Amino acid sequence: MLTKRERTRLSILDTAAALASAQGLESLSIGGLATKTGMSKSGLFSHFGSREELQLATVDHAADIFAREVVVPGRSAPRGMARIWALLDGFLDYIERGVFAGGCFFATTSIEFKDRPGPVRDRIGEHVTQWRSYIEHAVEQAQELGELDPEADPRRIGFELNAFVQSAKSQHAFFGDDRAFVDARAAVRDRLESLRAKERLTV
Amino acid sequence: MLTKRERTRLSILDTAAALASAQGLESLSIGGLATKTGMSKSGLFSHFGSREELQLATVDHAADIFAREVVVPGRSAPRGMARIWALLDGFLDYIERGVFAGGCFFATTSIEFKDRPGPVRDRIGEHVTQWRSYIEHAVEQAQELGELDPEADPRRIGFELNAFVQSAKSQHAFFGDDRAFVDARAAVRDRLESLRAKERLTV
DNA sequence: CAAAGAATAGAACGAGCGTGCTCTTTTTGT
DNA sequence: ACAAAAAGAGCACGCTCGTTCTATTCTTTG
Repeated sequence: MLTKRERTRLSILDTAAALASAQGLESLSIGGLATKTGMSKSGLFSHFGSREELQLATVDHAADIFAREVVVPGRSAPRGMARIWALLDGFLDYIERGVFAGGCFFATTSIEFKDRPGPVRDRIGEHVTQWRSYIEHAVEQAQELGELDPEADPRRIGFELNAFVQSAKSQHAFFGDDRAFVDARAAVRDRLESLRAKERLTV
Repeated sequence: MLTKRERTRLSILDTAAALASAQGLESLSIGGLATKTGMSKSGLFSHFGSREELQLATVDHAADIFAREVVVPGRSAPRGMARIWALLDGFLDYIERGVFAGGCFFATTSIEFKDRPGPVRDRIGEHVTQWRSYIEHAVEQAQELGELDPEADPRRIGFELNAFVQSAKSQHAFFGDDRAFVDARAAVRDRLESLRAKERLTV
């Protein structure tokens, strides 16, 4: 069983991640978070020791949630086309389910910290890079299995597919527009089909 | 000729837009902006009357710059495929040229204000919507001219094309990765080609 | 060139921020 | 059940923020 400290800490981080996904990590004030969780400023503060440590812990906590909600389910799908689709569809699903109050934690924070050098920025970058590499790797596997055009550049395919889902996320976050999900799924499906068809012709 | 007030105001807004494109509109502090422009807090403040007015003026000023740098040149290209390309290529060009210090003003601020209701959010939304509608309209014109598959949904094509350039911008902003521009231009060109070819087959 | 008016500086305010400190309450191990 | 230890509350600090007020310095115009 977790100690009280750990339980409290996790509950704080849940609130922090939800709040930061909406308003950004810089808007995370110790006082505001304390009010939201029903604690005193100093009581909450003692869990982290500094504001920056709180931000880092929040980033890592959000990454855990993202892994649990998107990456793990996606990777349990069979290799190849199925897994590519599972990752991207799973991503859109996680946005639609509203796992984070403000849409996508890493969308908000990666833009927020793009020009703020430091450990927080670095940590965010690691997680974003990892996501991109998951997609790229899934594309490579599909090529190895002969399901996807071997001539295609995995990085570029990854770029395009990720662009669709990220763009849907942005559009939904700002305008609340659900058609973005329809557009994104259709765009991903069409793009994958075009890459599969090409291979069939050459076989 | 412009009055001194207007000249000073414009110079402040240039600095403000550059700063906000990097750090966001909420990080625009009166004091910081005063230091950056070599003015006193109160002297600068008197140009706007409130922080929110400063933010609104900054948004509009950034929109003026965007129009001058991207929209006007793009619209001067001949209708049809050429104009679609001019708009998207011009957008990428404007990011590459570093017109705004922090990449793209509206990318930063639209995410920042997605969950902050109020006049600033509304103003940002207007400009973003306008950009999307320019692209969509250019696609429709290409269809009318018979250059682009009339079966295609202009909104979805607009979504896809915009997704490519926006994604390149994000990737460049955070990672400084110039390959994103290569990927994005290739993705846009391929997508436009695929829509042109389809039409040729049916003619 | 002087008077009128616009533009800016300087100081001060109340509020909220991150962060230490000390004291009290709650949890834990025996 | 009780002592030891952990967790949290309450308060105070120096700082920066947006904003206001008053005084001073520039521009413009007759």
